[in-house]
Amino acid sequence: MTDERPWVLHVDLDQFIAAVEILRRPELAGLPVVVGGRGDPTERAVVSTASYEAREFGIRSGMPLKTAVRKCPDAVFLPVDAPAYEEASAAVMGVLRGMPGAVVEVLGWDEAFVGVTTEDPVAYANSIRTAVFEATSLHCSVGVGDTKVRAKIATDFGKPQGVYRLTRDNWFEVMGARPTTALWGVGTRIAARLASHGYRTVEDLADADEAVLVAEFGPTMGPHYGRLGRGVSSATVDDTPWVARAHGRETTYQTNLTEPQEISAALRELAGQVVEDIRAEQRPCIRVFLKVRFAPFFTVNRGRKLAEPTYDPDVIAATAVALFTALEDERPVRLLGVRAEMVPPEGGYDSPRSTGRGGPSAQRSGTAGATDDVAPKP
DNA sequence: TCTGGGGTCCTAGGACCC
DNA sequence: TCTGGGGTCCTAGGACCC
Repeated sequence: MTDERPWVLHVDLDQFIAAVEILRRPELAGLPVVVGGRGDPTERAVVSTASYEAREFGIRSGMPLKTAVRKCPDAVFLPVDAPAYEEASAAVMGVLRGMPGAVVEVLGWDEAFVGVTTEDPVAYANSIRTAVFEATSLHCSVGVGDTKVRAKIATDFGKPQGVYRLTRDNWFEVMGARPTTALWGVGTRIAARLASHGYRTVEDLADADEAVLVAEFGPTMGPHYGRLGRGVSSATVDDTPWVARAHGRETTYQTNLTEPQEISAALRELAGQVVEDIRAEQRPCIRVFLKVRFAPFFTVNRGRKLAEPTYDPDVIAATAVALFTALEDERPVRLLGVRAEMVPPEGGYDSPRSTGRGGPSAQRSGTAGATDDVAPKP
């Protein structure tokens, strides 16, 4: 007589980027290490990952390197080396796929959902941590949940090098009093709109009037936020390989651009890089998006559908320039980006998949376990 | 303090067709 | 004279995540 049930595990590598750098430069172990941009803290760039030692100085992901160096002048600053992280990531994902009975859904370089049926999910989570460390020398934390949202959030409580279990039984006990921003998919903007209706905590949101949520956020997002408050989401881990919808390139300029000529030259450069990426996918561009960040800090996005699919960088660049011109904005430019939406693959996209995002389509993509059953609140 | 670079998805509203 | 709905395509804009 066993009690085998399906579980969602969320595996997240600890200080992944910094850890990969320290592995190949062991003399950095124990030092404050900051990885970001080109590794020059005098440039316009932000922190990708700070080691735990650097975090003790208050350095966080997303913080400008200039701020980080002020907080810890003695920190070691390293450039981002994407190929190295991709290689380490592939090794980790390979270990996960080799776990008995595991279904693996990759979310990013350093995280994945693992679906497994077991009677002891915490023991299974620990066996993942051991296997990953033995194969790669990288530490990870694992969240154990009965839904994806609960597993994802649980991981934070397990960090570093730990396992944490979050289910319908302890959801409100652990999460109920926390602000709505503690939820995966609720940022400061949504939290402010929720607060305008008096919904400030996870428990407030769980008990929210659905009609109010629908009026505020629409028929899809409104109920989605309500479910999020209860920790309810899909529990189906889907290993269908992710297929990109688009590829883009963007650059922040160390000095702002002002001349139309240098702006079109920059857009041409970005268009050329984008074409390399979409050629590799063998799917031509059907829509061009332009992203502009004007100084001091104001961002706009504009898109335009093309008359026909193309790989021609001149067409893409010309479209981007036309979108820029249509803005009729004379302010200096600090960032430009060009993004190419590609023709969908034969037969369309397999299942609407999202990376780096716990949106409602990720929730909808499976209903197993997506019931509204939650334990009574304490 | 001064805010990267890579993505995805949702909503609203206008245009157009039947 | 006044005025349908439903569907699709497109653009603008907003939000979130790693």
